[in-house]
Amino acid sequence: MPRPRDSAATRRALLGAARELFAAQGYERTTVRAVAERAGANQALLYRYFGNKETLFAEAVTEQALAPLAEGPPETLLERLLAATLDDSPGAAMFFSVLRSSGRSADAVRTRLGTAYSAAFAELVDTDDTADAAVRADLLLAWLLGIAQLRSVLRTAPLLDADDDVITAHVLRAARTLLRDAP
Amino acid sequence: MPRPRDSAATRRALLGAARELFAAQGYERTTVRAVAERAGANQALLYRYFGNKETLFAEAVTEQALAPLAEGPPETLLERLLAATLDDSPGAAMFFSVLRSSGRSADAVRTRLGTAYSAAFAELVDTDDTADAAVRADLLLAWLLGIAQLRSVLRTAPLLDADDDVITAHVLRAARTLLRDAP
DNA sequence: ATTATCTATAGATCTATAGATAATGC
DNA sequence: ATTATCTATAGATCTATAGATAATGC
Repeated sequence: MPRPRDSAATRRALLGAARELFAAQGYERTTVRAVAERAGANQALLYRYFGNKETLFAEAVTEQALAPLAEGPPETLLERLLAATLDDSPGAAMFFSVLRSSGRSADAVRTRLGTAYSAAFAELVDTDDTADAAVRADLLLAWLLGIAQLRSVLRTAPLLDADDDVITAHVLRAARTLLRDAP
Repeated sequence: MPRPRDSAATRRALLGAARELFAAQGYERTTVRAVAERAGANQALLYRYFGNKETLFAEAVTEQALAPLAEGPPETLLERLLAATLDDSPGAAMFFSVLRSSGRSADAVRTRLGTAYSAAFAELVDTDDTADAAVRADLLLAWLLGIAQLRSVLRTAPLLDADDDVITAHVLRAARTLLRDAP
């Protein structure tokens, strides 16, 4: 039995399925076939609506990956992003998926996201040296990326079993040292 | 003109080529075809000597990825691993490649490496609570992983342009806070 | 008539194997 | 005779496209 004729709904379904799979597996391990199947749509429709896999990736991912930035003031960005990382919420998963993924079109998305998050973290650094602030901001970003990745990859790690509050407390404590100007 | 008949040399060449490619690209993006080509060996020989891609991965990677652990006392492990990460030396690249890679056989290698490094870092933590020490050790590991990955992926990032000493100083300062028992 | 959906398949990979060829060692 | 190397290809993907089918809207 064919899918009901509703191009908008089909498009949304494809984007939704793409988001789930790209977030969970990254760009390369996700196949267009799997996306279409998960969306309950024909594979050819994916190409009709998005042209190719990279465009689908960019459209599916960009908005949601930028969401954590807009959901609160920069001062709480670290806490929010850490919390999102620890409970595997879509925004954070999306964001780290982009950072992990490769490919020409993913590059554009990645650069855009990296720049936006770097700039937001750089505001939190307690220094007048903007180059140094950028370094520390990226170190913080790297930490969150590493935490997300280690959790998703080393399934039996302490990072998965530990209480989120414990992890959060440790990271925030060390992050304060990183952001605060050296004595 | 055929390759000289030297099975030991061919095996070594395949392992060497595999190390370079797995370190640079990870497990999945590295093809056996590319490994054989880089080694100047016939693709079929790779299967004769290693049976399959996953076994090649395990043999190529394990020893070198464990090397940084044995090259000095635990107290200097962080400095050494960080230095190796920043100058893209093979040991560190190997190690992070394993952490990124997936696949059934990579799992075994990954678990082994993760356990070994976690344990080494846990010794550095200033606490009697072993579960908490494990969490902090893994947070440190995650940080190094994130730094390595962000550098390899966000090509224009401050993390690449910055002076290694600056990065090292920031990380060590924050890491001391992480390892030291909370006040 | 337009357009959403579907069938079928091209063409380019990738891992892996069967079996031929040719160099070495007894 | 053994064994290292090579040729050739099977079989399973994957992305992407051409063009048929069928439902909607005028």
